[in-house]
Amino acid sequence: MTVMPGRRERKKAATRRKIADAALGLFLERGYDAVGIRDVAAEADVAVTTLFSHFASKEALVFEQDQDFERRLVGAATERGPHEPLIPALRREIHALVRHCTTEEAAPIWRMVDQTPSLREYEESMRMRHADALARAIAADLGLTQTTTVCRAVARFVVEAFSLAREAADPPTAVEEVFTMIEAAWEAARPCAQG
Amino acid sequence: MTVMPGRRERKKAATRRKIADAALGLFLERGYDAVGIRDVAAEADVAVTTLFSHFASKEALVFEQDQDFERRLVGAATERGPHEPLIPALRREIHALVRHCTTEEAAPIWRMVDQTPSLREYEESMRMRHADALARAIAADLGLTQTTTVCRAVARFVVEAFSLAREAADPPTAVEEVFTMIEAAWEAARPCAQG
DNA sequence: TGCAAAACACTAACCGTTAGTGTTAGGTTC
DNA sequence: GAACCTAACACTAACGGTTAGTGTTTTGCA
Repeated sequence: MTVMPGRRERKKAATRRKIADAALGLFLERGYDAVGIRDVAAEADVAVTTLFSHFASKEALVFEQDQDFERRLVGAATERGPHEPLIPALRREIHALVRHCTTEEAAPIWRMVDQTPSLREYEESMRMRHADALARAIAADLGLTQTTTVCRAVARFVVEAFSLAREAADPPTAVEEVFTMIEAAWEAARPCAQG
Repeated sequence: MTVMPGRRERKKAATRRKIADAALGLFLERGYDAVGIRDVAAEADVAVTTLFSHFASKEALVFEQDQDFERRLVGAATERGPHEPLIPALRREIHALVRHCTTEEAAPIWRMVDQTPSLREYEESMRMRHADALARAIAADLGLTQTTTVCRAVARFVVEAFSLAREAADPPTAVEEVFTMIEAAWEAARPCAQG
């Protein structure tokens, strides 16, 4: 069974992007709450059920581009240089991620997220999922087969660093401040990190 | 304008409790997702609109008893002994809160929360609100008029401690582990906590 | 007793989401 | 190329949480 790199996959991806683009356009133009799922489907010239076969929820339409957040975070932990310590590697990645979402093009989206309770909730939930994945990566990095409380805690602190920095007046400085705390927390906990 | 301690307030509180009790009973009996709002309203012998005038959402029905979480957390920070440091006071309160929700009577509710995505999301959102309130309390304790990144960070770490401990196999030990980290983080950040 | 406000009830709907049921198009096999 | 299978898509109808609109009762107070 090969990977089917054919026209079908391209068409599917095109439909998905068409929906996401239509959604983002309408959301930014009229506001998230003022746009209904049926509006988005109509704008993308697609049935409502088709929309929901590509996106699990209305909120997911907004975070379509941020699917790689978790991948990048986990990658920063697992694929770092052989002698680079964990926390600085994560700090570097968080810096990059925060920079990325304060870009000219991404900023309006995040402004919308911050103003929409339902989107905030969704993003908080995503962060917890990302933290879980990061915790597993950190545990594996320590040679553990399961996560410990310390792994889970440091992972959560790291994703909170992203969240706090994103909302701060001076994001890079905020990343530095929070990572100073995380570094200290990690050093204090390393003795019992192994379980 | 006095505080209207009359019959009206008592009746309102009684209706509220009647609804919450009916909801909790049905949720624990049949499962959260298997019970509809209309079922709850019927069981409480109340109109659906009345239910929603007492509770903002279906999820809020479950967390009715935990309205004092934030109050207790903020209280631990603001009303502690004159010479007791901040972090130990918070640690003591988190211990108490975790103990409280692992009680025989509260445990089934939290089991239901953990198994229901919509309730998990709601609780995460509550935690963020509680963290904001705690951050303001901590800032005020430091003589600041606004919260800083460090205040917000330590507040989030504290509410995460609750969350992590609640899910841990050995909650009290988990509280200790996470607070060891928080203590170190706080010490490292104290120099720049003032802004 | 009369009045204003609050609590409550009822209907009907809105909106996100899903089930059920086809229909079409793409890829696979012979 | 014909037969066939699957995935993508469309359509209708509904479910369940939530709210608007409207009216009725209850309560506190003058």
